[in-house]
Amino acid sequence: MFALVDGNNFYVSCERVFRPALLHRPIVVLSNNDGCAISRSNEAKALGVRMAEPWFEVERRLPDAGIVALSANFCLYGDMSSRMMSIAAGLGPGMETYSIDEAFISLAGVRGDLTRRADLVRERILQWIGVPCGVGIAATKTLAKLANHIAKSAHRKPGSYPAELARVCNLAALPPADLDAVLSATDLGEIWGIGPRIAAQLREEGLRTALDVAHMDPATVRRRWSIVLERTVREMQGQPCMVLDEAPGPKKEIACTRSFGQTVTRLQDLQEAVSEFACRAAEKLRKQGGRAGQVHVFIQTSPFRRGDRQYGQSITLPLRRPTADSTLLAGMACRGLRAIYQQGFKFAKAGVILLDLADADMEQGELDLDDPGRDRGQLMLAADRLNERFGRGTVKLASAGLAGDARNWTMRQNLRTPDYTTRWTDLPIARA
DNA sequence: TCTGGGGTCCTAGGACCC
DNA sequence: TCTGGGGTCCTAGGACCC
Repeated sequence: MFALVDGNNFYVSCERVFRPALLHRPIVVLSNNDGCAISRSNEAKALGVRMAEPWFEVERRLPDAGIVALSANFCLYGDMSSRMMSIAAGLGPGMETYSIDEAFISLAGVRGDLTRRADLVRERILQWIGVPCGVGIAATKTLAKLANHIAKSAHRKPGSYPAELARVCNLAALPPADLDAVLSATDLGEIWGIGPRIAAQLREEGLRTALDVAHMDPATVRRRWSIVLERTVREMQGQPCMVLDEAPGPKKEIACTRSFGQTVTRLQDLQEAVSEFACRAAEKLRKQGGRAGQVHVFIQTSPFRRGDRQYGQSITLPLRRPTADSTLLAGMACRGLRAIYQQGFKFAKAGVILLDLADADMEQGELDLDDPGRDRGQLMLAADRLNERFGRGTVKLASAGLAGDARNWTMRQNLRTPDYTTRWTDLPIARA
């Protein structure tokens, strides 16, 4: 048995904790560069703001709706997330943190009324953290996901499902006939693992609801689609195919990619950006105690600027030996950049992806005949500690551009709230 | 003017091996 | 006329997730 705990409109809810005046108002949180809406309050959803809708289009479409937009503050959301997870963990013996706002919890061996227990945890998260959650409970992870969707819909859109399923939906507690009724009231596109493409193919076959998918024959699904969809179908039938992954292994690739605040044309600007992205990726790599064997770098123009000449190119470079050294990784990334750069284009985005990751203590010994640059492990450690203590960017490579220089490629974030919970100077102050 | 970022898994097909 | 069989590894691309 699994539970899925999921924060409602998570980023928006985090912002509201520290600015209660935003309650009951249409709010959106924007992606990097203040580009698209990535979290919407119920009021914003009701106004028709779509997921990932560009903010400038929302402003044009609904100029008088009084929608408040905020730049994403991932420091705040990450900290709020870990607080929420620490309470959610009390629901059962094991937990898998699935995303910043979701956790699967094993209910194996938990006795008593699971629905009530889940409701108490939900209330505690609301009271202690201030974030509203929904909980789904079912025999498999896929069904628990769907139960969570139903819990939220029943709460947000009264009449869509029986009212007693609001906030906490325990599919395992429903009589079979009621379960079928709920599944047949749910579109198949809501099922975890069925994206737009597969959904369209299934509709082509005349299927419509989650119940239709649950009635498919696994062998046929495997033959005509894939083992992935077969697992989804079996999970919909109550047969667990996915286990709780309590301790996910180290990442297999680590990326840092960004759109620019404005387009750039010069190699110098791209070099600063690529150098910085490589360093950021390298920091993440050192955090998980790894080394990278290859560096992938890409640059591209904006496909949205239809009038511009388009160009996109990428390259993957192998390292002579795996490393987590920012200077070596940034150097390699910049070498790749010089190989793919073309003059005369307005570049909108670039990125660095570290590949072929291995554990740092797995090292191939070799004779050091042509020293290609020593791994500055101690220097990296010192830099990481300084940046941790005094803030990101305290120590960095000069090739990423010095403060005070142009750095015209950095992203826009004009609507950002303070780091209320992770920075002393941003601590909210209560006045009597 | 203005359009996000970071991942995972699976599969088909090519290269290569004996 | 007729040209084997069995296997591994790697990669690019597609699909999905939040």
